[in-house]
Amino acid sequence: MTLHQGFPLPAEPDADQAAGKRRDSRIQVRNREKILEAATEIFSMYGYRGATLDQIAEKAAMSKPNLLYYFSSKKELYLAVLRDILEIWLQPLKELDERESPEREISAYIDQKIRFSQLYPTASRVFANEIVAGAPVLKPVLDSYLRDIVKKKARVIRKWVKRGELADVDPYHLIMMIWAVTQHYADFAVQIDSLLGKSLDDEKFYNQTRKHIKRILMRGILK
Amino acid sequence: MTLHQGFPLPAEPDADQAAGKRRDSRIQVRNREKILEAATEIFSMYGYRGATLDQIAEKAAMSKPNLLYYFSSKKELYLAVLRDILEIWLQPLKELDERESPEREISAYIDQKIRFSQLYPTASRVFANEIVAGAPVLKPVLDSYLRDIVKKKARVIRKWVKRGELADVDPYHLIMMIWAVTQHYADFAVQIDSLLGKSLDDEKFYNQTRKHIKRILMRGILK
DNA sequence: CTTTAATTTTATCCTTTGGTAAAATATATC
DNA sequence: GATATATTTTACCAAAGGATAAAATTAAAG
Repeated sequence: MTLHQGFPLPAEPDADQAAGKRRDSRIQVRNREKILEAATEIFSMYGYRGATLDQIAEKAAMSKPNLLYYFSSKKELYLAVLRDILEIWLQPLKELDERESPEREISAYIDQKIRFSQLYPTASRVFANEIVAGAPVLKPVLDSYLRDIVKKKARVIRKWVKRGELADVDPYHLIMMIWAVTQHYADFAVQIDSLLGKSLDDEKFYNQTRKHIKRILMRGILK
Repeated sequence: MTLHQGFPLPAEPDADQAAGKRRDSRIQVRNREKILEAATEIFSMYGYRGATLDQIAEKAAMSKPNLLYYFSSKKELYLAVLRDILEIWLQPLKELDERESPEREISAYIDQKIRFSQLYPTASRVFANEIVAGAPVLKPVLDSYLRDIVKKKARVIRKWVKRGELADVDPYHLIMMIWAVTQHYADFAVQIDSLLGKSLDDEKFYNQTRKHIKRILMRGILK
């Protein structure tokens, strides 16, 4: 019921293959992918508990038992989905480099985050759902892995501030502000569509959004 | 299953009473309130589909049939919860007044939004859940009511820009930026707690957050 | 071609879940 | 305090949902 549990991250690099198991037939790869995609979509709409295997199976165009042949439980499937998302979600932050100028680095970071919102809006929503729900699964990851990365990057930002290249901003708030704004465009896409009739799929709107976010934020934090 | 449907807003002002129905005994009021509170919490964690009446009933310390005596279906209960939330959610925006300075008005708006995040974090999460899920219930409201208000207020902001009191910002993006940042602190509270060990309940952190958001945003948009 | 292993389908199970019926209890009214 | 009304409890039900077993089918290897 609670779904808590250790969460293996980063994804173990093919422990199976080493153990001599036959793996990754053409059909295996294709179907797992199909399922993950369908699952991402359904989980993004209904969350872990609200999603049903029937829905996911239907979207993946296969029977439920067949789906369970590839992922032996709903929980396992959910974990696989989250694992994929986390990987791409965390990547950009790691790249903040103190040796470069904050202008360039933060600008690039915002670019990457909003690009993620454009490319993987449903993934972003699964993540949002998980966090809004109280991170029943990801809590351990947030408390360890994410915490460490953010702490490290907060130090980088603080260094920029000390060097006088950045206004006196709190690094944590700055990072969260960037997350909030960029993810908003994926997570609240319906709302945006209602108000503007636009989405990040529209390249023009995408660029306008990107520039706007950057203009306000950069103006707000640069000296 | 789909739950779509007309959404009566603003809440009809006691149509029942007019119709001569006995209403609002002491116990009626108390129990409805207890249920709404419990439901808000459960819906905030699991979304509409993931929430169960058993959980809600348990949290409200009553039996499921007893709960159903007050709200005749899960859907009706969910609608009641959303109705309450919408009311407080929409209020602040309506107050933006073009006759005042943008500095004062936007600052006040941010204050109100973050105050809402502090006072009603679970309500904020129910709302977030609904929107992330694609707004199956609120879509009509977004498309009509919210759309109109925002359009009106965008005009106000545009006026400020024309008067030269505000940098050349897109009103819509500005509004969404404010939403994103302020709501983030309620919706992603677990994440923030993981990273900082703090929440808006902590008055000190609350004020620090408030000031920080305002400093960056106001610097970003004022001339 | 066989034979073996991988994949898919069919049938089924048990639990959970939203909801109802009706009896029992409590509350209010006269 | 008796009667009517409101509230709560107990006992259920049908459908949905996660999961398993085993048979049937398809693909791969020799």
